[in-house]
Amino acid sequence: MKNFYITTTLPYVNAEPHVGFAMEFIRADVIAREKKIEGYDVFFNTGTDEHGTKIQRSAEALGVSTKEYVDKASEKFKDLLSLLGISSNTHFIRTTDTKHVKAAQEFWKICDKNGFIYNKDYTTKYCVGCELEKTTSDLVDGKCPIHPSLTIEEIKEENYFFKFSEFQKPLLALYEENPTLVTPSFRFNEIKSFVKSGLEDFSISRLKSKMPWGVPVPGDDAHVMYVWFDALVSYISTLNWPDDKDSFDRWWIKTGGVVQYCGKDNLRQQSAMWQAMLMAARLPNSKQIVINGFITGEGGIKMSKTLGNTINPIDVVKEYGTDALRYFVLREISPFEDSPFTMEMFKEAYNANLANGLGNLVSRVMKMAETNDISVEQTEMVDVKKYAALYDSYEINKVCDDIWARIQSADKYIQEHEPFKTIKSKDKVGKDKGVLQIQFLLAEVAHIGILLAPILPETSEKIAKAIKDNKISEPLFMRK
RNA sequence: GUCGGUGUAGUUUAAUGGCAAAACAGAGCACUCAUAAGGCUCAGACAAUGGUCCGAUUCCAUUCACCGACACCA
Repeated sequence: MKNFYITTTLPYVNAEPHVGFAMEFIRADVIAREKKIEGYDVFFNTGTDEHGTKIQRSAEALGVSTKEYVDKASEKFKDLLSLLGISSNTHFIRTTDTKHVKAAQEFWKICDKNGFIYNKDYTTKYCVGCELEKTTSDLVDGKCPIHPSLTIEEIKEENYFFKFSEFQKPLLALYEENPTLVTPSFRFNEIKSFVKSGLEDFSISRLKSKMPWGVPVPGDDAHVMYVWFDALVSYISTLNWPDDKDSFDRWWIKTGGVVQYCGKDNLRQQSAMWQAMLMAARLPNSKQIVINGFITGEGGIKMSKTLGNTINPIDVVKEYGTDALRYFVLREISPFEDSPFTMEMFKEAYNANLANGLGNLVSRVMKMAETNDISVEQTEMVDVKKYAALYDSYEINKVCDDIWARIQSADKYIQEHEPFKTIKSKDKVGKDKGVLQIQFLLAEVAHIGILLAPILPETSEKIAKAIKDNKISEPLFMRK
């Protein structure tokens, strides 16, 4: 059995589930389903990232315990998954799971043992006005933009550091050896030039006294790990690394590593830091990192609550259905570039391609079949493979383009041959011709249904059922 | 500021050193199996200026506009 391992980024539970995460999840799900159809055994991972300052603060603000807060938040993401039409055997890792905490600690220990972790004084910038630590990029002319009159204080504390600087050459070598590690290529170029420009060691711990909500650093009670050091380890802790050697061997070693879907804000963490961390632990690197663009509001403006241009995936699914949302983020949102998502665009695409296009074609063909009692045998699942190359380059939109071209051809065929007339012929020759025409159309609809299996699973099943029952009880997509 | 990228119809995208393709939206025609759907026809674009070339939307340069990276934001 061939194996395949794909994961989404674990969303940070501090924010509400947004449409960008829904998109990432749906896309990874499509790839997972397609691989399954191709005959692979698939490990599909997602989960929630639950440590760190922001979460602790959010919990405090609500007056609930941190644990209570993350339990609830994690549940919300889980709920979203089922709303998105995700295959049932998804692995869901929480960074607060015991097995993950243990794995993160073990990972730390190995990196430490291999000499890539050290202790040093670290200076943070602190704004008294905000009562927060600031990063260099937060500051404007060395001042806090919110409190420009106050002086930024420098606080010294002891931190653990990861020797990222030692990985410049190994990373560049990795990129050289593996020219498809990061896709699309312009993102790969970005990370290459970042690594080329030189790497600094980075801090991977926080003082527990200031921020207790994290994975304890092994052998040092005073520190917890900085969130993403533990979060990235989730890609292997979900495989039960290090305890279950067989599982790790099966899903990580033999597959050539994981395919990681992520947003462009995660480029560095996933394609440089995590790869360096794996090297530090002497583990094989990831197989591929797929970088999505951002979903924006109208005119490419960033989505924000204050602007009121956010899209809630749950609302969209409630009104239009799971497959409608899947369709839109797969075909109408660019696979790699930033793309706008507005309800106007969504509705237009829905009516044009799902209601008038796919839905209407199925209705008209099924009606002819039912009225004249003409049926076809179910076709095999083989054909999806013809898109393997497009799926392998994550161009799901092009797969859709091809399927929709087929839908249009079928519509044209009906117009040209008018089987609804031919079938009413009085003579046998004409009538037989009509039967053949309708059978052809039925086969075509069945075929389209099969091709849609990874993309619109619910719709694909409905089409299969319609072909089997030789009738359709209700339209696939009502016009809105 | 440095580096990288992008600029094509109202919108979202495609292709190409030799007639710029499609979808949605718009206008019209004929049809009726279908979700007032679908088909056909029409209208509509290469950011600007130079250069190389027989010929440039494509290659080069400049300008303008937009975007991204330039590290501790999951």
